[in-house]
Amino acid sequence: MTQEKSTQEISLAVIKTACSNCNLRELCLPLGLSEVELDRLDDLVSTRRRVKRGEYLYRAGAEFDAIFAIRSGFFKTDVLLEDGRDQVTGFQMAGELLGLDGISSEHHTCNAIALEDSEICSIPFSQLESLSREIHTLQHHFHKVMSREIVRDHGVMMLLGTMRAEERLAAFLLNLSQRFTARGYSHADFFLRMTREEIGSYLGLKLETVSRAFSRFQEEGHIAVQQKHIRILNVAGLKALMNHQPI
Amino acid sequence: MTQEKSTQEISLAVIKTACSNCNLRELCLPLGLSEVELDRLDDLVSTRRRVKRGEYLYRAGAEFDAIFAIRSGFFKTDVLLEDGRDQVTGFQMAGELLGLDGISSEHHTCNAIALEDSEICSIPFSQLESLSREIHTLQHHFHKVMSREIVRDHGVMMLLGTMRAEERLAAFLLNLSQRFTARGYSHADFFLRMTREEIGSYLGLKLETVSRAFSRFQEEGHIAVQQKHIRILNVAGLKALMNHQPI
DNA sequence: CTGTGTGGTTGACTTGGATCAAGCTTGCGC
DNA sequence: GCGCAAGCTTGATCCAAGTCAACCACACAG
Repeated sequence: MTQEKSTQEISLAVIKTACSNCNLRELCLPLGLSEVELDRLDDLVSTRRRVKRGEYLYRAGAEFDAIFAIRSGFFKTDVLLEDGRDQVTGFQMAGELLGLDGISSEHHTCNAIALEDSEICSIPFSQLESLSREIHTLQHHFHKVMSREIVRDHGVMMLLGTMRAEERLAAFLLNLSQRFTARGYSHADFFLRMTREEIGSYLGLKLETVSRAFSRFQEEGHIAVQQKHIRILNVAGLKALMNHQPI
Repeated sequence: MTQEKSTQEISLAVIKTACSNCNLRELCLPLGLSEVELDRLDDLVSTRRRVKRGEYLYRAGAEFDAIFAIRSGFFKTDVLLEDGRDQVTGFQMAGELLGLDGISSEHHTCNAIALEDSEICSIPFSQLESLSREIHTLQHHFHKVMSREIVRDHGVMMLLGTMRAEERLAAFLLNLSQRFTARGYSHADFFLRMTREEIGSYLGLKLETVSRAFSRFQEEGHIAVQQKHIRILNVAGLKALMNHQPI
């Protein structure tokens, strides 16, 4: 990489990182905004940052002043209990927001860690509130995003409270698949960014159980697994597995 | 009850049900608002409704157009899976909001059922958004409430994913106790509004397991149980139980 | 190309909580 | 006051997932 760039190159770079030119805008905060409104949001989303694999985007306890939109890459969030136990509360991919949990107490309540080299947009929260007082569409969409997070969490509670191991993993794979599809990737062929242990933590299972369930799915022809490479061979089969039998 | 009331009585009743005169205003949506702002919120929160024990406040799938504040009483929310399994996702008491999950899809995603005769305030959502575009404090507080719901859900995920049965129940009792305290009730002597089965559903356990855990807590002198009547004898003991050992 | 470390798989066994079953308590309608 | 239903408790047994342990598959540093 060169240190110097022509003005042309710089302006191109700026354009490329603005919401208005981001190909995730229909998944992310800008959904439904007009040209003019988008420009105003662009002013706000000025800070961008690279987060390398394994680095923290923020830590539990850190002061909250901005939410983050993932431009590219993959994150996990986890909470820590006083006694040392921890749990992954979610995996986030491009176009999704991070940090909503921090609004309530003005401090982050979980850690956000990059699972691959990632790029994020930082959105100062007080400015977002101020802009959403002016732009109804932005306000409403932001409320929808927060509400969607609550609904998602209820889904996870459901999974943890009522599903057995294989059902949990099937639900997890189908969810990932569906989110990859929404981003234009293959629904049936992808690489996991997280370890078996992280999947287990998220699903309330031990890594051995996750591994065994993967093997079982493979034996039964639902998927092909090779380490982190997953191919879904039988979506219907996984769906059937997912709501098979009550606990 | 008489059918007719004097003007005096009616106006008194109206005053009594306004946010400005509600003794829950410091727990509920009006937190931090000025007199003038409170009056504007009062205009909005005009519809009130009684919900008898066992009745639905709303059902999953129903159109969403308002959120609800509990004025008195006790609710549970539950989600239903296609295959018939269901799970209680939360218990709500006076001063807490219901229906936030409905914003995302404009339809409720869970059922809200009264566990005792209750009274709720209905807050038309589009009007709330419109008012919070004018009143910064209201906007910010509403965001905090939504965020708090997300944090709470993460706590439940933690509980379901990493805690064993007795830890879950201890955490549940301490949480109830703390919420009763915030409402001016005894932290150590209260009646459960829900059955063992509902507690179990919420905690991802079977009712027998809940019952056994109660008995064990009693044997060990942490609490005294008599059906739904709970007395906490040893808060520290319960806390110790809560973060005892990893799964 | 070789050693080392991290992550994944598989097997043997153990166990916490589910399941099944019986009996008890409380409250309500008649 | 009696009968019945809903909810709670307790015991015996079972099983899904956890634990412990050995081994395999890469990736990467030297």
